[in-house]
Amino acid sequence: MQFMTVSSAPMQLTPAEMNDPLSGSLCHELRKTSVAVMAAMTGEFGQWQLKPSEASLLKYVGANPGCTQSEIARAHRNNATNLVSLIARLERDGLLERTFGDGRAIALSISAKGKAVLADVDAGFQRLEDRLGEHLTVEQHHLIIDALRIICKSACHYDKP
Amino acid sequence: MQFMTVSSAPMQLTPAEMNDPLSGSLCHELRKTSVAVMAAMTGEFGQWQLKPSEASLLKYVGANPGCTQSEIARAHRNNATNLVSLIARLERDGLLERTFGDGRAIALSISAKGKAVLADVDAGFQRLEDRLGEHLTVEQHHLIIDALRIICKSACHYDKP
DNA sequence: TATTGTTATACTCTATAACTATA
DNA sequence: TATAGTTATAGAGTATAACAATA
Repeated sequence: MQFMTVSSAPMQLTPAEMNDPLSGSLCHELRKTSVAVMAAMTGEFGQWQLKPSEASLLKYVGANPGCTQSEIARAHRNNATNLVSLIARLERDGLLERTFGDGRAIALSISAKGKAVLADVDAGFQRLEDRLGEHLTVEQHHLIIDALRIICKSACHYDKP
Repeated sequence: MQFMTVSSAPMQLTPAEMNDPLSGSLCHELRKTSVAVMAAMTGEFGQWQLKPSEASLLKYVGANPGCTQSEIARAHRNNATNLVSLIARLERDGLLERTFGDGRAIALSISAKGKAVLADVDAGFQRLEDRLGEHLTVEQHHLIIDALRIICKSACHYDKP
């Protein structure tokens, strides 16, 4: 399809000359950094065929043997719905075990194979944290964690004071 | 389907007793905060039927009249592919105008209606930033922006030193 | 009735491959 | 050949509604 052209050629801006009106804003810098960090996580845990969410869940269950799906959802402020396929995938690969107990509650725990993978995943998390904080001072590191929690709280209470 | 139950009832953990092994880590706190902030953005701009990405694009074009899609993609480090539907949506709603110039380049600019909406969106961004940084000191605010940029750089160079 | 787990579904953001049109 | 824009498609994360099983 042929577009109609007009006589007045628009001014072309090269990226170097462009204004970034959101540069320096909390929402934009946070988003940009988070996306970059998620990509780094994907690369780091990809060597064990694990997605960021799967590696996180494995670490979480490892630290909380016997926990249930709904407990994770509440503590992690995650949607219980989305844990179903996540847990199923890790169980299918033999990393997680489900023990059926009272009622409908299902206790989650790490299998022997899962323990071995978790050791690698732990090392991966450590490597990731080290690399991400590589050029931060100790003061900056502490400050940003505190600041992130404060911002997160403000964002969660947005329009609900 | 009936699940088989076992005799040994698993230990049940209440959320308060659960360990969060990722608490305090850069990757997890960043992700959590970013998700919360995106939800706040969705709420803020929803009153004008704009998604976060649409509000951002509107602000971006407003600050760079005459820019093209590929320039935005390069400067914003975004995928040019995903700008297509975004731009189309804003054009369909009469907020953005496309001026066809030399070659295939299409200059983007804000329409009169877009200008009016942008004024609201600007106020929304300001409100968002004020609320998010409400409980931060000025020093914390500056420090976190700097730290986020440092972390973003480290994450982008992950495994590519 | 309240809670736990489940299925189906949908939306947002991001990404890759393959294509057309133009210089 | 290189660049601008487009289409189709896919995947990851998040979310709601509706449901069955259990206490």
